[in-house]
Amino acid sequence: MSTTFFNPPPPPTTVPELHQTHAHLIKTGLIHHPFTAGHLISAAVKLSLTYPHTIFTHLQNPNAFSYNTLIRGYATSPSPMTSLTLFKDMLVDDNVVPDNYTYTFVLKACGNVGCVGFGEQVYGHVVKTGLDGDLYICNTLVHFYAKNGEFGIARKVLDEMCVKDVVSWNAVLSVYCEMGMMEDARVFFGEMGVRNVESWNFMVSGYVKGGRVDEARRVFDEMGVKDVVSWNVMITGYARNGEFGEVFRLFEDMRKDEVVPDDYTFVNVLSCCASVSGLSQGEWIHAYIDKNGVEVGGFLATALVDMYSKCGCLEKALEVFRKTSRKDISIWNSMIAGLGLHGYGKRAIEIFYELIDDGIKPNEVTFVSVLSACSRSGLLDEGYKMFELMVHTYNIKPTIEHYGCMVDLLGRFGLLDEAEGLAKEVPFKEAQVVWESLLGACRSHNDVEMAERVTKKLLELDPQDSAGYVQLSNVHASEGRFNDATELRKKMRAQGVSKDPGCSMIEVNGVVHEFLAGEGMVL
DNA sequence: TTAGGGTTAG
Repeated sequence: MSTTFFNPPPPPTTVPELHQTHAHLIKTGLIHHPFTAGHLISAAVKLSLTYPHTIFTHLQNPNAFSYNTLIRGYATSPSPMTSLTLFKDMLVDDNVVPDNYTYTFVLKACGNVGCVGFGEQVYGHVVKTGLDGDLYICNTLVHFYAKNGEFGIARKVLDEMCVKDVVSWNAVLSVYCEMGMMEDARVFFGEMGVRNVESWNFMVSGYVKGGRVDEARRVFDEMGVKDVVSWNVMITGYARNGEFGEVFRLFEDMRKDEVVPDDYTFVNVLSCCASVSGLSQGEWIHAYIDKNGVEVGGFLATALVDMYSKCGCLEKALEVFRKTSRKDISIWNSMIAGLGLHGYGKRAIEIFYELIDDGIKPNEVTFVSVLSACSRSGLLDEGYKMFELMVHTYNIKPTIEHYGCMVDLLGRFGLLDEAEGLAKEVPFKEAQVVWESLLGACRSHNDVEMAERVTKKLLELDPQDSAGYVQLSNVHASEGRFNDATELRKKMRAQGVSKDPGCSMIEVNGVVHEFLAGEGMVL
């Protein structure tokens, strides 16, 4: 005897699939079935919020599940207030009654709205409904108070809970760590009744966020069980700190520990390879990814393109770029930047137009990459055109980086007056880089008068700025005014201004060595 | 269902 089961179709996971399913449900009238509609909304919130909200508003009798799903969706969105509006609608809707799920999601929304009063009102309803003993609701309430800085109340609620689990404790710990309150976190961590790997991860992550890598490492080393996130957090800490050797060592240890690296791990380590020109490490990771059938897309594809570009393998970068089917804006930006970096300005511009043809909207970073490509390749007209396009077609307000590229480009062509005009437009106090770039151009074109003017401007912006002194003394030196140059260097020393040493890195037999100007091998 | 940590492009 055989039994036939009805297998419902898998839920839509892409927008076109969603539209198709929606259309099908309208055609068959199933959309009026609250259960079916609820599941459609549930699938839709994973893709967008406006679309399921529209479906919801057209429902004649939305059930609690549909309300809950939408409330949950908005709770963690940029507009958590909408969750509260939906909750109010739910209260006046005679056909539904808020349940334990509803309160969990609404309280979560309250935590994100940032108004303690709302949460307290909602909790009033919880008490009236008799749901105040629900573990999930209480856990969310604890998190709600902590998130709003009410640690005392959070702790009181926590202590008074008859039944609590590790989530209850983590609800407070996670906030201490997130907010960088590591002393409180440490004390609380010691008092915790139960801990799990996440508790430890919160601690490590809190220290990493505060730049306290050594303390993070101490906690990390004390951990009994480490998961992939533990390793990733620690790796991120070292990467942010520029301790790339430690990143590679940890990556190695992680594999010895038989923890399977994921996309986050690869992206982090690849990004370090890019920083230190560690091509062989990068290639090894790429091979590992291929061998293990890891899907290359999103951040990972971008990281690969970036690594190959920065290690000088443009062909490989292009290969990864071309092979990536769904390209987001980052991978385009990375490719454009890579081509620009190696002086292929024209190719960078071609890729830029390809991006436009693909219907993708360039962003701020795209224009930094493309303008920098123009600047490096000396493409003056194209640079002007791109700047115009950015401001007038794409309505992107130029940032300091965009101005920097333009001033650099104009400076290369000796169009110093135009460059100075643009530098003056820079509305930021951080305009320093732009003036530094202009000063470099003054030096190349031996415009002493402007160099002096620009130096003055630079020193107004930052009296400790070394670039101004160095460049001006170089201008004096190139003009043969060695006495002026020496005087300036003396003045610089007297004021305690130091010049960062030049630095370069090279990979030899898979080991990266770093050199500082005027010194021996460091790493 | 609740806490949920970790990533790219300039």
